[in-house]
Amino acid sequence: MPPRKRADAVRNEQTLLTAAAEVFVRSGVDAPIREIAAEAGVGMGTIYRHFPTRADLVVAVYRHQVEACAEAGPVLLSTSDSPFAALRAWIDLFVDFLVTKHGLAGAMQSDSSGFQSLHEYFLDRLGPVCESLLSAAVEAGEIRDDVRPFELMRGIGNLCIGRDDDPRYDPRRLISLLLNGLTVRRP
Amino acid sequence: MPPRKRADAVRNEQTLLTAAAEVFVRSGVDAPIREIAAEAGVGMGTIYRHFPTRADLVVAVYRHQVEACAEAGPVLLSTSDSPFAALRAWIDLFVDFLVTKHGLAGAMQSDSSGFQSLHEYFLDRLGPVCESLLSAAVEAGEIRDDVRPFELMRGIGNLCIGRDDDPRYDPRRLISLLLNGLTVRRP
DNA sequence: GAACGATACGGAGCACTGTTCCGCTTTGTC
DNA sequence: GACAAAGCGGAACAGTGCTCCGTATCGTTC
Repeated sequence: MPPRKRADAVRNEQTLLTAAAEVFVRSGVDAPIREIAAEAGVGMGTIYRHFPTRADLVVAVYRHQVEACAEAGPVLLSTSDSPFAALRAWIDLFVDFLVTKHGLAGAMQSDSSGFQSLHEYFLDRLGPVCESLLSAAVEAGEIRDDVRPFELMRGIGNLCIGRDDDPRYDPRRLISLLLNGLTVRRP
Repeated sequence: MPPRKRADAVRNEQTLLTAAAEVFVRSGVDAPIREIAAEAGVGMGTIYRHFPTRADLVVAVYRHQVEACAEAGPVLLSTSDSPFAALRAWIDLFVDFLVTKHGLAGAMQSDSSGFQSLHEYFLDRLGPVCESLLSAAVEAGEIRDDVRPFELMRGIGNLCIGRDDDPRYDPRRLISLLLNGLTVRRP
């Protein structure tokens, strides 16, 4: 078994998580590593040791909220009027999450900087939840059956990019329209 | 009136346009300025003098194609079966343009780097075209009347971000679904 | 509680990029 | 040919990601 972590290492990891959360709301998830290090009062080496890529740090900071979103899926499915209503509600939660964090949506798509693991984490955790909601809605005859969770989630993520730079752009409206487009005609 | 441009300046501008086009297909619109300067065999100062921001350069390089897209609007409107069909066809052209240029869609949204002017140019040139197509389709009772050209174009731009990094993601499919969502029910 | 190996830390340093600035060169004109 | 204006090149500066290694701290063992 792996050796127990040193006390200062555990302490630092907590400090870093707190500091990163603070900096993320202030400067977005693209904030310079140095800024996070300074906020936490540690060196950059420390950050990189605990979180090899920026995505790892982001994932750690937001893990709780992603978890909550994932767990809301089944609950919504059992409490909503219809599977499609549940899907709508769930996606609303998902969008809430994305737009609250400056630049998170953008970071998720980023092919260049090492955000790969962030992408994978979201997919692994939320993909199956989305899948079950989609299936249920298909089963109920509410939506077409050729939409994959991956493309839907990614599309929604894309639509949420850069929400706060122009008041004329409201991603929720477009997402709502996109969901309309998923429904089958003449019920 | 302003004095005539010097011959070498004109020459350089052409050289730069050619070189930039070359580099953009090779390395995307985010390619380092130095790379473009090297390709053109000029100094970086020269680039910045001719094109103060990267967006200016991108705009200049793609101006013809944007123009073509803009001019296609009215033509499609008069030759298609319906305004909505014209809208679909036009958006297809728009998407063609975006996905052919690596990273262009992403660059257009970028709030951080100075792509503001690119954004504005697109909007100024293509917005009215999109508007006329939308209006015609509304007039014909094909789509709802509460969709603004700006949000639609921007949403489509967003959906096109990062097309080529995952074969499972096909922006055209989602865009098609989004357009479905625009249509009015039970005709 | 002293000594010592393992673990973790800090931040200087390197690589890469955008952007500016200014001495030098080329151009067009008289 | 001379001269001012226009244009050019690239060194230099600033901001960022990421690595590396000498140093400090921790936990354990005696």
